[in-house]
Amino acid sequence: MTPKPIPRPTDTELEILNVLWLNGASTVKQVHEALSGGSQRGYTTVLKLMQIMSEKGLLERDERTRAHIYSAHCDEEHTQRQLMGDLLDRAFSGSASKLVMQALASREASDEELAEIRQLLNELEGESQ
Amino acid sequence: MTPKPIPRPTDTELEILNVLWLNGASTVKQVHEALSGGSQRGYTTVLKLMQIMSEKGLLERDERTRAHIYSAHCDEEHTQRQLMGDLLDRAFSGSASKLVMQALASREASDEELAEIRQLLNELEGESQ
DNA sequence: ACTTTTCTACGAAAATCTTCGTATCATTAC
DNA sequence: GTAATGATACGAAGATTTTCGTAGAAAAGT
Repeated sequence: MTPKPIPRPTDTELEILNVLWLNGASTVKQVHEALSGGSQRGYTTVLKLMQIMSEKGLLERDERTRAHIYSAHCDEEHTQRQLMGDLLDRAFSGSASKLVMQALASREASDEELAEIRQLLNELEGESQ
Repeated sequence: MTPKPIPRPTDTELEILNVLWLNGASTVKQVHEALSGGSQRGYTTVLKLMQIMSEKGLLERDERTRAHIYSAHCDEEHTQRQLMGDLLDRAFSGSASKLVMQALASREASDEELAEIRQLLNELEGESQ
């Protein structure tokens, strides 16, 4: 009855998802080439990873063409929220503010970014009533 | 020559670290009991995990007593920053603001938390000059 | 047609993580 | 001193992730 709980992607899987989010639906070959900066995984390694990711529900596969075309099943923001929420629970006891503190402390955000965040805070505070 | 790069803790290892941060230095027995809410791992499983974590440099071990006493090698905030930075790079292309957005969007922060974050923003903006 | 190229499928090995049973050693209780 | 208890050490199995070699099917080139 449970349809399928899509698992949290592993580090390697996330690399592949990043390519697909950036470049859109792609063949294994395209992903392998896009990845080839540094990673240096064999072609069939990437193929196998993407096949398994399909089985897990992380990717979707269009088999109508000879070179199958893969795309991410979840969009980037959804996955970001999933990973965030996970980390939040596992390492921050669910406290978003602690997490935000560490994020801002560990990386110097640009003034632009700070302004963006401030903007978001205003919106949130507005609607919290 | 490279002394030892402490690896990112796995999910299970993080559970153990959380206990040690919360309760302070502890024996395996204490950790096992603290964990026993729900996790239901055998005693020797926890023992083995903690032994391996020591080898990895995640824990420190005081063997002077019969029941060895373990403590986290890194403090909680350091580890939080490590995990944050990692996620930032792997899933957010290093953009702290995007991450903060998702954090605030995916969990409703209380007004108190929002105020805390606003406070931090003010401090950061002040010192950025 | 047939040879070469370009794919997928499959299986299996290596690496890591998680689990636990058994052995063993030290301490305490009798 | 011997037995019972409480701890660590060790080894090994299971699960998952990552890797890739080989085989075979489909397409393209000649």
